Amino acid sequence: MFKAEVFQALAHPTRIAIVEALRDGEVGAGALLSQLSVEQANLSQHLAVLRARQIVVTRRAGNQVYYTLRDPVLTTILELLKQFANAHLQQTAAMLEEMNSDDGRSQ
Amino acid sequence: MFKAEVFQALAHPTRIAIVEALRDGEVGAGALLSQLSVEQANLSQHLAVLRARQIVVTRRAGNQVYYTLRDPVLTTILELLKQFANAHLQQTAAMLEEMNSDDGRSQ
DNA sequence: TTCGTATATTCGAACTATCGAATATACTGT
DNA sequence: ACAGTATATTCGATAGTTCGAATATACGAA
Repeated sequence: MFKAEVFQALAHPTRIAIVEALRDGEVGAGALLSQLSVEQANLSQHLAVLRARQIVVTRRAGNQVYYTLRDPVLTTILELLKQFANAHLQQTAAMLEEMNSDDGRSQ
Repeated sequence: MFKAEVFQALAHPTRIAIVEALRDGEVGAGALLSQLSVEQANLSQHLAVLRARQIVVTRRAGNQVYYTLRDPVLTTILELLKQFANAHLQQTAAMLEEMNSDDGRSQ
């Protein structure tokens, strides 16, 4: 299924970091390499996954390769996910607080 | 990383189908079982993944268990993904057309 | 308590993903 | 053509996912 493949493509911290790095436009592979502490080969493998699923698009300029998000909706999706994450954290925090509070003692 | 875990949780056709089935509210496990052609054990395993990542929440009523999406933002995410999928299909169609057209012949 | 139905868990086999090391390819400058 | 830099691919080991079969647990009714 197509949707599952997109999620699959995004289901790795390094690949999410790549997509987030591309939020404001084109970034070169070298620049990605210096900001994401992973091996060069490994970064290239993750980029290959994103290319295969057509999440990103490349442009070669001489020696270098520049990456761009193919569709800005992906940035929106990550934004929403951030919202979800925040809601999740708040809820977890509330739960912990309840567990420690007096109210939680006899329930 | 948290976001990667959420994507991971959604990175399977059956689990996407589950989330889509929950779009309009609570659905029982049995109802899910009858609309998604998978084995009972397998459905239960996928539900366990969604529970572990807190994508869904359960309510037991007697013999049965009802599932709900924990956050409606997930529905929005799937909507956006549908948009992305459509864009993708259109683009692929356009590409194929170009390949077959006269314009594509000498480039 | 025992039976029946609904759901969850455990097990093991097959498959898929991830990593670093080594190597390959693409391009530029000399 | 050769050397150098940038990026991609291949390989093999390890780890994680997915499935169906079997089994376990939870609950209601008798």
